[in-house]
Amino acid sequence: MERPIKPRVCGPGFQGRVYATVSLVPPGRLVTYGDVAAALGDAAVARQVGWALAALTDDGVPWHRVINAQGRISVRGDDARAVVQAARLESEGVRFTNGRCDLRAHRFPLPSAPSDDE
DNA sequence: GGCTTGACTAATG
DNA sequence: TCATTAGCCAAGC
Repeated sequence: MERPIKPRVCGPGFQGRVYATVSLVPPGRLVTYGDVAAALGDAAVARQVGWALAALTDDGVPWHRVINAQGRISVRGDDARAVVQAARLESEGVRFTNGRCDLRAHRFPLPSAPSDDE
C-alpha cells in the first residue's frame, strides 16, 4: 500500500524526513527533538532536527509540537517564534507551567523511522 | 573536500 | 534548578 510517509516527497534529504515525522504528531501532543531524531533512526541527530525545523517554512508541519527534552521551548533567538509555539500548544490543550509544559502527559510515541522501504 | 554553525541530549557540579 | 562540558551529525559556504 502507499507508504504512509515518503520523505522524498516532503522535502530534500534529512529535512524532508524531519517534516514527515513531525507531521505524524497529532494536535495536543508533544515530542522532543530527540524523539524525532530517534524516529528517523538516529537519536544523535536531535540537533539537526532543530536545525531542520529552523529552516522550515511550511505551515503544514506542526513544528510547534516539537520541544526539547526538558519540556521547554527552544528557538535559539527567535523569541517571537517561541511565543507563537506556546500559544499554539496552549490552544491545543497543552498546559504550560513556568515556561515549561507537562511533557510526561502530552508526549506522543513516534513510530520507528518512516517506512521508506525501497 | 574541509571548516563552521546549530530550535539538542546527557552527564556533572 | 541552573550552568558548563563533550559528543553527534547534516547543511551551508
